[in-house]
Amino acid sequence: MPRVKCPKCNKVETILKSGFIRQKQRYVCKECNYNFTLHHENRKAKHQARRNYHTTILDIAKAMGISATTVSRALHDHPDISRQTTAAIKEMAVEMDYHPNLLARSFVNRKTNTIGVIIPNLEATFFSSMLGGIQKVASQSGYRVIMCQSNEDHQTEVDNVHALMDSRVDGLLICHSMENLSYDHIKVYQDRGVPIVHFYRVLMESATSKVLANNVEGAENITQHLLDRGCRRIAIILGPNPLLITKERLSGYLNMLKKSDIAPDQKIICYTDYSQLKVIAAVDQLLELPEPPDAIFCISDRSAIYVLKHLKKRNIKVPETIAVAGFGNDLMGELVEPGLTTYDVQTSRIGETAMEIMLDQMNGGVAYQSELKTVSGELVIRESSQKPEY
Amino acid sequence: MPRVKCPKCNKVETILKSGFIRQKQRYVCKECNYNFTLHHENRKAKHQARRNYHTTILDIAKAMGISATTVSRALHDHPDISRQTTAAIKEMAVEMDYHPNLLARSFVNRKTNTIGVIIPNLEATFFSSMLGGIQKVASQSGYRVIMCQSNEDHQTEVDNVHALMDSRVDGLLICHSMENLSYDHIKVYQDRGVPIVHFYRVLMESATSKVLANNVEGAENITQHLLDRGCRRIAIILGPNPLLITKERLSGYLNMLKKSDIAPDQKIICYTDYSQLKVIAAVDQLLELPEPPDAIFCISDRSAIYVLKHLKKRNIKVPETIAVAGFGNDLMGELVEPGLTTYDVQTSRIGETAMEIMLDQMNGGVAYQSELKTVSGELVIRESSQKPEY
DNA sequence: TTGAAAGCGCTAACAT
DNA sequence: ATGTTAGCGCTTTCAA
Repeated sequence: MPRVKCPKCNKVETILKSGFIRQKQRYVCKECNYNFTLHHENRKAKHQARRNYHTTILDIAKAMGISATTVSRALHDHPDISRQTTAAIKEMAVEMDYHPNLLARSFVNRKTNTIGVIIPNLEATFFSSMLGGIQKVASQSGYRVIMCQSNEDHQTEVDNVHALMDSRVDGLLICHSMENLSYDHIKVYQDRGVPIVHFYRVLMESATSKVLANNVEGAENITQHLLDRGCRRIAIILGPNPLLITKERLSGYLNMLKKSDIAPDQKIICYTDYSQLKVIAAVDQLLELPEPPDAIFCISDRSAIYVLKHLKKRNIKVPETIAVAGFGNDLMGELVEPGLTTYDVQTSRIGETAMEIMLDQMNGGVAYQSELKTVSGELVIRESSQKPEY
Repeated sequence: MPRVKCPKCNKVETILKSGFIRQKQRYVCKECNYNFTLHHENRKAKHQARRNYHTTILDIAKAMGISATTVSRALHDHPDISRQTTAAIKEMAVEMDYHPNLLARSFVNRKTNTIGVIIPNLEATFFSSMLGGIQKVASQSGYRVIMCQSNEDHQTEVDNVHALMDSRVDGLLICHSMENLSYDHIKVYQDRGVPIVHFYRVLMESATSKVLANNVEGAENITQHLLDRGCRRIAIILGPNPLLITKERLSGYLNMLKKSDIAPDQKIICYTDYSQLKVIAAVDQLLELPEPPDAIFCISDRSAIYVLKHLKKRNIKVPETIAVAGFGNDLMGELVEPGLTTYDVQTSRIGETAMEIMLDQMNGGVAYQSELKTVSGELVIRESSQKPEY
């Protein structure tokens, strides 16, 4: 049971209750004949005086005439502390509006319960949606999320990594900037044992865990769907050449062509930087071909929408003359006319999965050190690829 | 100048350099005849042994035979420390790969350089874009951002506020959940002097700084634009009744009607919950009116797009029969057919402004305590409201 | 110009 | 079941 200590002579056994004053228990020390109320009464005065004052466990301890250790343990439901003491302490904590100083706690525990996330930006819906997924799982498991944007800039990304590490995040989730040059900045920390998970954009060389959209399967699904619809000459509009995403989606496309015994034609395999200008140029080039394509598969919804608009402008019917498909299942694809066939990559799920692996890694240790997980999505068929007459 | 101390007799003046071994300066103490290299050589061994070891200022101090205080001061460019010492210490810091423990620093300084942000979710582009703006300004000024989603749930929001405050964020940026019940959870901290800035969704009763889209002006612009286009019977599709945003946009609408001597008609002022179902129902009701509207102004782009789709389905020509306008300038409005006339609220700018006010408040103190700032956007005119024949 | 020492709030050995 | 003590890494008087 919590005991009250005399503020004057520091004795415990000598205290008697001496009635109430302003709804507060008043005590008297029979030894030194000192009248007083509980310490946190005094504290309240201080509180008024000093701005920004926070109750500490020591305040509680003093107020109850017990030690800080006991308070700390009680608040953590340590089995050593008796039920009554624990209850009394918790009650007092509420009464005194105690909030733990998480900073101090993190400092001594060497654990911040915070994970750092680096993403290229927050304007693109798929990034923010992945972040949303991460945040959701994180908060469910009691982790806070510190977030940085690299703005697709490598140096910013490097700086962010260091900043997050200096803040002692418990783990790092990172989606590389496009112009990623190396992963040295990450390797240092990885070697130190900081859990790191890559997502969406990934360097295969790194020995970290990785979460990817199922790019190959997605591209296969789209391609097969177009083939099923009767398309034989399917153009593909890709992103920048060296990117993993470009490679994977291209390989999915090639897989399905091969399966249908269609020889790939370099003339209808176009690399772009995703910009509207380059995409439209690619389309124009395709249309000028002696054998123009009967379908265009863009590996990004955004590009696909540029294509749709451009084809409409050139009075080419979609899907009758040329079918169009995208990749990603951006919200826009639903609203555009015709609705865009695409592959739903489940961005939010990617974020959730990344955070789940992070949790595994933080708990399970080395076991899951270098997992590669792909999140499968599903085909979303809309008007841009449907040929109603079949 | 940094001096080297003998690890054995702790003297400084007795040390002589004694050549190099493995590229490291070797010393000898002429008093005790003790040969040694710099302490961080030993440290390296420790480093290998103990996982997760970080160099501290004390390590640097020991390695150089000076005190931690001096190291600390040098790293902060304290004028008391001589140029040479400072330079030498900084060099050593780099060599030993010193990174300050921000946790410890925050702990003693009672300043985390971190601000907390609470937003309803990350799926809606305008929220993530505001977060982007916040993050941008924050990182420019050396602040980190901890982010939480309330999922439009009041209790989650309350929990988030406490969690962030327990982490001792230096300030709080909050966009309330829709079903906001009170702001007691915030007032406590505000009274303690924590800088708090509300943005986008705001409670006017709170005495905090606020950043808002210029809802009145935006609605005025849209309404006036529709009037200019010759519309006389402009319906408005609103959000939930009690929301500030609803009220403000409605009042902008009413202002302009009044200015044109058009009496508002309750029958064409519709409240919805923004859901597709309710919005479509509202449209149907409008169309059944003896005098159907010649324009529909939706105070959200999302709703406007539902309207566009529905009108198309019902074979009503936009803008010829009914003009349509939205609010917000969501990306989708550009891609939809016809392109949606709307008001660009500059979400990113709202976030930036909120963070700027936060910075002011953290620096300037009470001066800016309860500022209300509105971020003006601009009219974006697209096909959904253009009557080409005029 | 530099150092010694105390302390921030909390936790965890190690007593008792 | 509870208390004592030391220490986490850093900053900051105060002293020299």
